[in-house]
This record gives sequence, structure tokens and C-alpha cells, in this order.
Amino acid sequence: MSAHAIEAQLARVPLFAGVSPRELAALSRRCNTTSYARGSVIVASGGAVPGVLVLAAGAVRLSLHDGAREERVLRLVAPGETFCLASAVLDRPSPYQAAALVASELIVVPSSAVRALLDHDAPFARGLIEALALRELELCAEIHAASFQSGAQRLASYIEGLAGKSGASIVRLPTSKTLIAARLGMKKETLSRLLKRFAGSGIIGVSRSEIAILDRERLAAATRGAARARGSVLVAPRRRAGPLAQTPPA
Amino acid sequence: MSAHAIEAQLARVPLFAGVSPRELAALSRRCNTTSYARGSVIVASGGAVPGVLVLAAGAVRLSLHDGAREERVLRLVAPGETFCLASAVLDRPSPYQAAALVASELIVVPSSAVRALLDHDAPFARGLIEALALRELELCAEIHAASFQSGAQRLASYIEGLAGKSGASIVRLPTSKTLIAARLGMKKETLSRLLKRFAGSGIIGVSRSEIAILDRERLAAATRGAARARGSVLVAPRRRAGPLAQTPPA
DNA sequence: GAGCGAACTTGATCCACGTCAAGAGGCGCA
DNA sequence: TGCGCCTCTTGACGTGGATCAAGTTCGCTC
Repeated sequence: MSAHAIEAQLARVPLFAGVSPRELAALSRRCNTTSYARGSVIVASGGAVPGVLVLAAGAVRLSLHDGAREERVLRLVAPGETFCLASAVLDRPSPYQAAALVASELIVVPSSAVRALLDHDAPFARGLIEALALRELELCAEIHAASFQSGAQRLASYIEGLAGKSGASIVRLPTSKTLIAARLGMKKETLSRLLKRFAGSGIIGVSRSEIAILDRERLAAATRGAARARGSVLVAPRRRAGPLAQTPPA
Repeated sequence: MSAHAIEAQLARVPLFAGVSPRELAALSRRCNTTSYARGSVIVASGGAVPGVLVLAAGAVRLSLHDGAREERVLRLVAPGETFCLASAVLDRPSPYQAAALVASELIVVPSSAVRALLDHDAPFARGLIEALALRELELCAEIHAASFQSGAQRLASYIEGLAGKSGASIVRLPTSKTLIAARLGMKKETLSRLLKRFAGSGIIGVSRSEIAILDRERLAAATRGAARARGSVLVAPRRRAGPLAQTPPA
């Protein structure tokens, strides 16, 4: 990628919004780009970070790991977004792993360049502060959700978020269900069962990776955890009774 | 508190370390102080934040809430530390509640003053960036612990942390057990049972709010979740068998 | 020093989710 | 057209920690 192309990419990143064109051009010359194949690890958990990373194209997953198998996805990075800000600024190991979900192109803004810019470009410092502060609020929200909400509530919120402002009544899951489960802090089996439950109670319809929102009202209610009453999606269906008990009509 | 006293307080806060004495004096004149009685709420969850808050004396608890009853403590603030940085900088509602654990004295650095300082004091901007970045790493660690560690592991880590560098073999719990349980993301009943289990296996001794560390080795092992073998504190004691089953010798 | 309330302990029981183990579709590739 | 290979679904079962409900213990006030 040419320095010019890098400059164009950086220009559309909010973090660099305050930087003057002159500075931005100089900064671009100090950046370099790298390509990553689908699945390759960009930054290892606990590994060194070369600088602030900007996703130019593709998709990146930031996740915490426990040993080899357990995974908790923190964020899915879209083109034009940055990651590893905190560790780059502090020159500390990354707390999470960054891996390419699909073939991706990255711009690396070296930590030294970031620090240099910081010292004589107040608007940039301001932008960086806002980006970091925003991440803190997001992480707090993440902890809140993980601490107080059930899997069903988190899923309902997530689906609402997908529909988002678009107000579309059919949404498409952005990645595999396994990954979404990790994003929501649950196992794929649990996600599968929850989707089935939601579908069974008529709140949504599921087909492959498309979800039809059938009852916005009840979806919102499920988000809030309101109505833990019988019949609510938040309550698991009754277990089948023992062999001697009477069973409801099939 | 006099402007002079405020200045002295601020001078010992890392965040303001880079600020020149002249600037600091000017800043101090724009701050004000407030006292809070034990238990009073300083910033409500979702409430407005007047500025960066510096704890001059006392102790403050930052916690997430769900309705009135559920609580998840994020951090215990010690004198000389700051809080509500992110929300002050962004002028957004606080994601957590701040409440005085004991009678406390606070310095409020108004958001406007912070922003003004930012624009012409690069070292301060740098300090703020580092503080925010550090919080992000801490929150990631928090999510990691909450996602992958069992209650027993979190408790073991916590006790290790209390002993910390001091290497003391007797540590004192800094607050009530109920609060510590909330800090560790569990209920007080669970904490009570875990402490009993640790004590029963000879890793620690518990008396009131004092804990004697008897076996550093195994405490560290419990932290890592290593050795999920029988006899490990990480494994709950066997349930008592049914009335017809043979029972081990008492 | 009796009476109270807060903080803690202890036991019994419950439940959301994880784990383990089979299937069941899709999809590319030869 | 068939063969793996994934991803997802489904069922049976186990379990960590929450919940509910009594007790204890201790410090404090009168």
C-alpha cells in the first residue's frame, strides 16, 4: 500500500480526525502495512504490540483466551477501526489476542510515531483520550452485562443491536454461531438452545444465519429481563415429567 | 480545604505529575472539595459527573448495580487515586456508582478545567492517556478473571494480591466480607464456604478478618487452577452419600 | 448486661450452563 | 455423485454457584 493510500485510510479514522493534513502525511510515511491470511494471529495474547493497529480491510477478532480451547471474544473489529491502542501507548503486552477472521490488511502506526505526535499535536491527544475513554465505558458495559444478565438477555440485546437503528425485521448474523456464542460469553450449544427457545415462543424466526424479528415488543422485554413469568422466553421450558406423571398433550 | 491544600494533594497524584507547578496552582484554584458521610452516594450509576474526582481522604467503592439489590464492585479507591476519568472526559453519564465506604473528602477537578488543561499541556495529556490505558488493561484482566476463573481461583488470587509484595504471612481483609464477595463477583455465602474450604485444607487460617497464609505453594497452585485433582481446594468436598450407601469412616 | 441489628455462617435445594456424545445438514472438491 | 469436513443441533447429565432460610457471633446502645 502506498503512503498515499495509507494517508487516505487514516484520514477516515476518527482517532486521526484532529490531525492536520501536513502531520498526517508525515505520519503516513512512518506507517507500514501488512496482510494476514484468514485465521492467522496478528497479536498474540501477552505478546508485544508494534503500534496502534488500524484495520484497512477484512475483519479481526479480539479475544481473551484460557489455555488453548476456551475463548471469550471481546470485540469484532470492522474496517476503519483501531485496536491495541492501550497496549501500544503503554508499551505493554497485549491483554488479548488479535486474529484475522478473513484475509485482512492492516496499517501499523508505530508506537514511537504515536508518542511523537502526542507531544506536539493536542487535537490528536484529545482524540486518543476520547477513544480510550470510550473503550473504558464499553468494557464497563461488558462487565455489567456479563455480571447481571442471563444468556437469554444477552442474546436478546445482541439481536436488538443487530437490527439496531436500521429497524430491519430480518437480520443476518455477521459470523459463525460459534463465534457469536463466544462473543456473548456462552457455548455454541447454549446459543443454539436459546435461539430455539426464542423461535419456539414466536419472538424470532431462525433460518440458517438469518433471523426474522417477529415480536419486537417481547424481544425488548427479554432484553430487560422483565417478566420472568411463565411463558417468558427467559424461563426454560418445563422438564419432561417422570414416567408415572401425567404429561401434557403432545 | 484551602487552594493550597488542594494543590498539595494534587501534586501527589500521578495523573498530575507532568503538570508544571504554575499550571497546578491555577488548576487548584478551579477545584473544589466536598465531604461525604459514610455510605453516601457520590456519583449515581448513570448520573452526571462533575469532573475528574480525586479522593483526598477516606475510601470509595465503585460498583455496577442491577436494580437495587445486586452489586458488582469494580474497584476500591484509595486516597490519592482518581476515578470517573472516562465519563468526565467524555461528558457522559457514569457507568458505575461511586459511594463513600467511610467518611470521605473529595477534590473535584471540573471537566472544563481538565479539557482546558489538555489543550495546552502535553505532559498532562500524556498522563491522562496513560491513566486511561491502564484502566483498560485492568478491565480486560477483570473480564478475563470473570470469564475463565472459578470463584476459588479468584479468591486465591485475591489473597495472594493482599499479601502482595509485602510477603507478610498474615493479612487483614480491607473491608467487610460481603463487600469482598461483591468485588470477587460472588455472593457472601459462597465466599464464606470457599474460605472454609481453603482453611479446611490447610492453605490458610481464618480468624475474624485476619487470614494467615499457611501454604504459599498451594495457594499459588489454586490461583492457576492447576491440579484439579482430588484433594485440591478447587474441588468441592464429596457430597455425603445417600442413606443406603456405604460411608467412609468418620 | 440485656437487647438489637449487622455481618457472617451453615445447610438444603435449585437452576443456568457447561460437558460429553451423537447425529444432521451444507459445501467444496475430486 | 460421493466423500470428508465443518458447523450446528439435540439429548442426557453433571456442577458451580445462587437462593432461601435459619442460626451464630459480635459490637453497640441504653
